[in-house]
Amino acid sequence: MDQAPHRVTIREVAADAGLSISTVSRALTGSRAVLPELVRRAQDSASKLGYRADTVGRSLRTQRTGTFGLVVPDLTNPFFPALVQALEHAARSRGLSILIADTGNDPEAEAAAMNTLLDRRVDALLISPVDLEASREGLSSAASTVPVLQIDRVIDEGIPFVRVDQEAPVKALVERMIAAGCRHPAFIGQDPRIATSREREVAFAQVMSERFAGEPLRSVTGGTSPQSGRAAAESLLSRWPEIDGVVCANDLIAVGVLEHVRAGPAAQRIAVSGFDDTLVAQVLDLTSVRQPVQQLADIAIAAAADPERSALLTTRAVVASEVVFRRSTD
Amino acid sequence: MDQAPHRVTIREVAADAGLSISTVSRALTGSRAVLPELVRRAQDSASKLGYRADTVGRSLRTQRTGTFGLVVPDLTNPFFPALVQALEHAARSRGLSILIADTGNDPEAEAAAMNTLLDRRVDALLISPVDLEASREGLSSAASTVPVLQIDRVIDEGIPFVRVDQEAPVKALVERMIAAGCRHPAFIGQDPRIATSREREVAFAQVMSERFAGEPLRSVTGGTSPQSGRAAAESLLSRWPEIDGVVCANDLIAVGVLEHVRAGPAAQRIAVSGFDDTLVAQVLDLTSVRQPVQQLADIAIAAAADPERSALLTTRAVVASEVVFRRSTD
DNA sequence: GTTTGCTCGGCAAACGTTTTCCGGCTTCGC
DNA sequence: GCGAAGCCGGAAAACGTTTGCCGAGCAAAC
Repeated sequence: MDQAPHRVTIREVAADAGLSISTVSRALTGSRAVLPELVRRAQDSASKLGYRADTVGRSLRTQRTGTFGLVVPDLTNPFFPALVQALEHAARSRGLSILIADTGNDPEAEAAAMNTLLDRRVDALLISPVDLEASREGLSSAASTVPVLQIDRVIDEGIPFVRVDQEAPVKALVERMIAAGCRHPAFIGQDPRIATSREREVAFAQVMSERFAGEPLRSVTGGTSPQSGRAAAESLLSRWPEIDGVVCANDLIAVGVLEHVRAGPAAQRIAVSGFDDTLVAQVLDLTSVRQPVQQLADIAIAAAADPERSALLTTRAVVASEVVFRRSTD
Repeated sequence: MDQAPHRVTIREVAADAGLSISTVSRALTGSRAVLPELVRRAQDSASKLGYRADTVGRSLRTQRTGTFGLVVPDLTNPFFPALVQALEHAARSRGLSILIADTGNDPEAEAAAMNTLLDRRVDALLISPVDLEASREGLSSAASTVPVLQIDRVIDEGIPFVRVDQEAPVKALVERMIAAGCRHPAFIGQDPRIATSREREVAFAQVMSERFAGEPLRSVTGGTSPQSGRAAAESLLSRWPEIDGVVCANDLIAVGVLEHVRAGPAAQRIAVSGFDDTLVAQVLDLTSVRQPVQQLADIAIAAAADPERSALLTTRAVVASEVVFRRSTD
């Protein structure tokens, strides 16, 4: 109906209140002292006319947009929606907004998305980089323009980050499997160019060399899906039939492994664990590692919201995760 | 390292190219003819200096931000990440960006989020409203300020929308259950204030009255989670033990129902179906309705991206979904 | 009583871009 | 050969806000 609703500007508020634009601005933002009486008049006029400051005009002047760019590799992976949700809530509670980009695991799309976000003059860039190698260049070039914070996946130690410790949970998982009788644990990772998966893989190798020195390292990597998990399980088991435990870098992979295992001979008992503690893990009684998403988000937004950029430029946080033991590792 | 990298402005490009600002602007955007030679000079200088037009300045002048606000009720529900992903890709392929807000199913948070987005001067607002009643006012007030498009959930027929037909799939599900021998189908909905769930509920009642006239209508509503699905199944079955089929408004609910059913006596065969065809549905062999997320997104973005606002202001699209039959309804 | 200093309102500049308007030049038709 | 009509470059205004600066008023200090 209303073709041109016409947003009311600060100019009209000033006119209505009989004040100058500057006084209205100061009265409403509180950026400088204004006589209480005038503040009241400004506020009255503002609410009477339904004035809401235009962020575009403000941004142009202040050179801050109150907006963060958030770049995630794949919303299809349930870990990321949880992260996005936590970040968005934390941001909105401070009046900040989030521009989202899903790169579909493609480094080129990632680079393009970062540029788009930079053009939009985001105050900071929060990113879970796609690829340990291919994302590096784009990341550091962005970092020279705007504060950048790596979330969860860190590929460049020189750039601020908030990450999750991967070593402790992997170790706890292996120990648990050993306690349950496993003697030949194996590992199935995602693409090794994914930072977190690579760290889990390395942690596994580390634990294995401590607890099973001399044993072969039974470890493969593949895609991030039940299908590839299933395929990996098959090839792993045909190569090393003695395997009696599988640590998976991801719940989705673990689902595929479980399918394969539960379809096999009932006598064959193989422990399985995943990562991220997603819905399927709960449904399938799968032991998994719960990521401290809320903590990641709180730290990230607290850093990114810092008016001085100092917090953002120095953040190097590592938070702990928690293993949720279930029937799949009994 | 670089404390103040200093973004290069069009002014500097103009100086470098020995042209006026206006000419550079026109050369780079192509908004008016410029001599080829000068275009080249402008482009050379621009890329030499690494110039990228500042969207904030541009937005202030053009009154368009190239940004959409996207308001979703809950990213924890796997349907929405899929939708967000599809929307974001469609948007980015046209150089447009998305400001996201997750309202956590709270109408007040929703209203607040909409205001924040309006202040950011989004070109359009894409929203899946939380509540059939409580969201109405905020929605129509927003609609008087900016083009609004309801996605998936529609609560106000007077405002443009892109929705999915709910009647056909519900009907197909019931028919399938009947064909499999069911004589007493029941329905479990989400909160009835959720538009889509309500439509599914109504469609179910409709089909039942056609196929089982005189029979009692076995239908309850509850939360959106396996837990509440399980609880609903229990109360439903204790009240009507004859129930032999359950249409659920959502995969999460269906998961709870399945748990309850599969834990019961093996002889008791109860067909179960869900909605959204999420990962768990595939894993648990659950019949489900696959939502045409891609289509929703394409239509929505095509409408929202229309430079004239006409498309956006008239869109009333209904797309069809597809039932994926699996073991749970055999 | 004069000076100093503080408080606070208003003018105007600035943020980076697009676009209207002006005017000089060229081209074309008659 | 002259007028009309394009083409296209540049100056300047405009988008909506914040903020540096000025100066008026007033209190305090000496």
